[in-house]
Amino acid sequence: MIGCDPMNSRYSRATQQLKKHNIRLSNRRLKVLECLCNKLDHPTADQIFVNLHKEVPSLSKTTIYNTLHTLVEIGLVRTLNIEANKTRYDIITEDHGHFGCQTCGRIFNVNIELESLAKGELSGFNIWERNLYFKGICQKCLLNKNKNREVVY
Amino acid sequence: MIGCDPMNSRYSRATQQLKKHNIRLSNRRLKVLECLCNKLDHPTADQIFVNLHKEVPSLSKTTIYNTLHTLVEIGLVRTLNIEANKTRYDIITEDHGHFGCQTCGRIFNVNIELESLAKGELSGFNIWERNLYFKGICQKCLLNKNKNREVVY
DNA sequence: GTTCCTGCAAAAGCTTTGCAGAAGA
DNA sequence: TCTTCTGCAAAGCTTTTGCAGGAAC
Repeated sequence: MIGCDPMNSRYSRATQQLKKHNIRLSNRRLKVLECLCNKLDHPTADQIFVNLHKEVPSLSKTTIYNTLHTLVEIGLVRTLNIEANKTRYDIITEDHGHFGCQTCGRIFNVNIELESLAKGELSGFNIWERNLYFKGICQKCLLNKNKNREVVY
Repeated sequence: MIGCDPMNSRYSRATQQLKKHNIRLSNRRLKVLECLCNKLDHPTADQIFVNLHKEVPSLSKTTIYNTLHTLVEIGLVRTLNIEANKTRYDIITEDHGHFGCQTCGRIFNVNIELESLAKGELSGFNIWERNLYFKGICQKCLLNKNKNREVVY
């Protein structure tokens, strides 16, 4: 299943890729990578900043943006535009979709194969990237809502 | 096929919806609606502004944003987040996907039924919105590129 | 020494907000 | 008259840029 890959495997594969591209494994880059692999799910640049700020107070947003751009450039990370005017970053580059809960804000991975979709209509087109996302309310939030309703009303 | 609906039908249905919601059919609102129905395909707020500026120079971006928000709120228009930090608006609210050409910038409609996707994995979730988009290079741009290559090299 | 990395400050985009005047019912 | 609409100016937020100092090789 998507997302169950242990952090170390993804993390170490990523560092290998960085080396291969002659990109230095600086401490700050590795911290950002760590965030993406382990601590945070589909974080925004700001979430990474907040998350790392306690540990590395001098880490700047510029460096986070620089690192993210580098990672995207070499294909280690992909961007998600589920929300308007806010870019999220996903370390899982394998084909999959997303569900964004409009109540709790969490982004869920959805196991779905996109490569076969719209093959006919887009024949003759060169497709680089496929994105599928859903918006709504996740199961947990729906249950909570119903629970609250029972209590309140 | 999606997108072939004559403007007048979509436009008049939209004005009816506005009336039904007690939203005034002001000249400026109708101009924005006209842009969405007829002149522009998946425009950004700025593209609408530029397009209408010659005709209605005093029309402000605030009003364009206000109108777009109103239209989204009553479900007449949906937002597209294909590009980072730029919202596009789509008058076609029926189930379909998009292809964004990274060369010419055009957004194509893709006839695809999304409602049946990921039903199993998202059972128990309340889904409001489905979005599928592709990025790459469209057929025309690919042909142009090849043509240029033949000429230049 | 040369290249790459990093942070600061400033700027750039896009979008929202508050408010006062204008338009419409 | 009362409500809704509109535009301006200002602010907010995310992201980018220029540059100078620092670190790594």
